[in-house]
Amino acid sequence: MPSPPPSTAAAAALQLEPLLPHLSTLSHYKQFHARLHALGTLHSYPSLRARFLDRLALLPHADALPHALLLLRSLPSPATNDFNAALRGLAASPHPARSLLLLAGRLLPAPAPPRPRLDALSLSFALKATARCSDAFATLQLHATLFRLGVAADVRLMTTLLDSYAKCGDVASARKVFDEMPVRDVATWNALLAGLAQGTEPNLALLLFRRLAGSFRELPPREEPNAVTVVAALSACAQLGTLKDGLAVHEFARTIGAVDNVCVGNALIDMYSKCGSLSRALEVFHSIKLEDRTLVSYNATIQALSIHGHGEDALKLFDEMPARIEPDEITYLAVMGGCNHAGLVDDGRRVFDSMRVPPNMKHYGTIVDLLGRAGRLAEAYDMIMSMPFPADIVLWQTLLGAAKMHGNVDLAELAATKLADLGSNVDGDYVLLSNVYASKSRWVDVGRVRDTMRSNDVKKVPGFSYTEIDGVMHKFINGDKEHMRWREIYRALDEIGSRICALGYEPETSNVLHDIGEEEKQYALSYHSEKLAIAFGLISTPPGETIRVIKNLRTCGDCHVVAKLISKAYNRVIIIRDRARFHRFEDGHCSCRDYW
DNA sequence: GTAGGGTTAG
Repeated sequence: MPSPPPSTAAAAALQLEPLLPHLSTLSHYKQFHARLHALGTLHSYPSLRARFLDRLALLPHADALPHALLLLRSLPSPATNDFNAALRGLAASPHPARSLLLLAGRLLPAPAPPRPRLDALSLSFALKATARCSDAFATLQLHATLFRLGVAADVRLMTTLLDSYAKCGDVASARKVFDEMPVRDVATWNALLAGLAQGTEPNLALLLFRRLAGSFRELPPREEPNAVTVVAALSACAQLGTLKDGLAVHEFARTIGAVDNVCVGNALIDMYSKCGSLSRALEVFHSIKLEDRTLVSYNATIQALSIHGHGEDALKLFDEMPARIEPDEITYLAVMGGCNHAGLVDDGRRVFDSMRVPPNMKHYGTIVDLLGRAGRLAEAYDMIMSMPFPADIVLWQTLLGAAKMHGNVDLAELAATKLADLGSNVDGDYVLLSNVYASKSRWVDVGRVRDTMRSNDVKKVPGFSYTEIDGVMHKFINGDKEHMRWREIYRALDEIGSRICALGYEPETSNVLHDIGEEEKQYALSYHSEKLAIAFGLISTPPGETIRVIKNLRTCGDCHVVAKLISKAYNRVIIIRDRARFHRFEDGHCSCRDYW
């Protein structure tokens, strides 16, 4: 098609440019594209074209990105900016790895047009993609590319690189990039802090935060901690469950005036909830102005109510969500989890049936648990069968747990078979199956399970608990004698045993594999990590003080009974945060009402 | 003009 003379094209570009920020629907974009094309501006005004392409590629519509790619492919010689627009769109799409294909020239038509020169932006977008797909090797390759092309390694690009390494789980490389950077700013610090906090190093993250917060007045302005720093630090506190640290970070947030930031508010809700203070979490939620609350504010608060056993309140808050905020998959998971922990079976089922987003594996997991615990095993099984995708290991473990709870041998065997098919080989599965047989006195089958365990080299998931005394974390593993004061702790457990026996305690040994004698079973139970932690708390804190314990797995039935009795016999409030929720023991009762 | 760091999940 012949292009209009340049003067006309320039006039057209001038006329089109102001429209660009107002395009909203895909149809607008298509019309704009047609006019760019008809007026000859597509080729004579590459900057307008690139800005158009950039916006189109990021438009949240399933056909927008393909259309942008089509346009890119139609260009005889795309410019760096055109290329970057597509890279950015692909990196932010549900298939970020495709931006790496484009980078390699694989998405361009054959014979490929000359690929434009790459710049810092190209690499920045590609690094975003490798971070999103956790591809550590691709990150490393881009790092090499960056040197090979001699792209200026400025603070922004290097921060992106650092962040990408951290998000791919390669914290060592992230630190190395950090150490070698000649100039850093607050985003650099934050990327490292968040990398440590979200990886497996929340303790290191807190150390780093304390260093930053302790010296923040001496830092150059561009390195001063800000709201993002606070959010990352709060996430470390939430993981660790250390209320003391969380309170200190909150105080720091006030110092730097970051508390009005809604993300800080949301992170505070989560931190307080996971550190055991539901009241403080709710206080923060209510302090956020109604119009400032986001979906995350509601999700975090509903989740807080759920893990503290307040299912009714979680449902109420869910119903009260303002119309401007659409619940997402996390909202549904949180509110159904709340129903599950509070035994609100019909409410949970109703929420599930009313979901306005497609349920994922976790939603099915929660609803199967909910139905299974309530003894509605057929319904739970039908739920699994009705799923549009195959059930995973956790889901079959959930069903197995329910089958054990209600003594259903057939369902337990079925779940165990599925688990074996899926390659699960953890001790808990076998213990549950064996206990179903034991509950029906099927000792031959019990023996068979034990033999399978021996021949399969079963993995034991180690249970551990920790408790904080005077600012120091003490960690306990089942039956361990590593602690400096282990003799005192074991002596205390003996004393606890006799005091709670007087209150009618009988060891609940059905949670132990039936391949050992009754006495050994009791022994295996009495030194569960949470019991060691509680005993240590009892002997190292003054009478009446609350004992707080965090456990990596779910609390076992026997420990639950024991914690209730200790709370009565010693007049102590005991709070255990397990994998799924909080248990608050007081005067012989638990906040979960024995349903969890 | 175009880039970096953040909170919710069985």
